[in-house]
Amino acid sequence: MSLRHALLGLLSDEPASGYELTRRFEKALQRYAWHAQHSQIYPELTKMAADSLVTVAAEGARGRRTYAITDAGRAELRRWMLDPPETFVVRDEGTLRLFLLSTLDADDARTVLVPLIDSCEREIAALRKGIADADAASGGGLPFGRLVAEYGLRSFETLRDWASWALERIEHN
Amino acid sequence: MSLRHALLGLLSDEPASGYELTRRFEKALQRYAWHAQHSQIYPELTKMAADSLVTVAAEGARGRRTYAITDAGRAELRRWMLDPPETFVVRDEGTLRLFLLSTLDADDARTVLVPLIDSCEREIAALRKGIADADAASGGGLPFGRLVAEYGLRSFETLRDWASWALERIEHN
DNA sequence: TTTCCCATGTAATCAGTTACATGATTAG
DNA sequence: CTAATCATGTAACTGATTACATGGGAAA
Repeated sequence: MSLRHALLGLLSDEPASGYELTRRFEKALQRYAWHAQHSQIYPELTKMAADSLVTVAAEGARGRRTYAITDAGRAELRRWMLDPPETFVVRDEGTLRLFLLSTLDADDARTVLVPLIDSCEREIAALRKGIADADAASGGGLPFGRLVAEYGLRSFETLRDWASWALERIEHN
Repeated sequence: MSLRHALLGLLSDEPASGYELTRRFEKALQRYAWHAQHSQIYPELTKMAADSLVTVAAEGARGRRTYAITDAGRAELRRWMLDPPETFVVRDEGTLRLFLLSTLDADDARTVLVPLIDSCEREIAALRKGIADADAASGGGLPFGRLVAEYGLRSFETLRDWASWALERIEHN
């Protein structure tokens, strides 16, 4: 039930509506950590409110409901962070595709790897820029998202380097 | 429907029974790429046989059925590899937990990061050993699994380094 | 002879996706 | 006035988990 913990995590920063949480999912978690759509987020928030992990802090225009995390919600989030399940479930189509590279011949593998390296370069450039801007704005503090950006940057650099290495190994075989 | 492609990928190496595919999932894909259990694998193989992506190559003792990939199965796998969907779905509890580190205070973050760094070290050592053994056995060839092992090694090194960096940033804030 | 591993399956439930459905507000 | 975005939801379906269920073969 990680959707629940992802939502608690986002709400622990600040209260938000289902709509905002959907946006933040897209921006912050979707790419690396967890994927969810509004059609799953709205009902889950309702359930979490029933379980007293969140409360409706405000109701605004157009039926907008702002949810805030409760103490019980914070406790549950902390519990999950400190006492994690021993097996983490992973489902990652991109990584699966990399793992199945060995089913392709050299030509096809090149067709996969070359664009992959390019897209890594673009991601890396974008993340570097985002990090530089954030560091300048915060003056050396550690804002929410800085750890994540660094993780993304390093992961993409690693992926790019691995893909280059794999390309070379494949060419010379 | 990535389970299907994961199974095609494993079968493109060699024919296998549902039981063997379950083992191979655990060994090769579970940790990084895709998770599936026997209760999902068996019905999926039946469906794939109905769709002519695999065939029952042999029936053995205890109701054992060995599945082999068909030409249609290979074509479908290749199609998926070369023409991927533009958005890859990711669901990764471990990464989610890292992303939510910023919800913890410095003490709690340390409690998460220190064991994480340790477990990375253990993984790295095990992967290095596996790679060295495989390289010695294959004499410089590129056996199935070598790319994957390298990817795992580099990913864990990156995770370890990031976690160390994060620990330092957190301590000094 | 009993314990462990091999081997396959189904049923009930839960999680997640896709498609449908509605309507208010804001900016141009 | 009209297009884009804000904003929330439900229904039908598919994917995935958990628990149940069964039994053969091998080794100790």
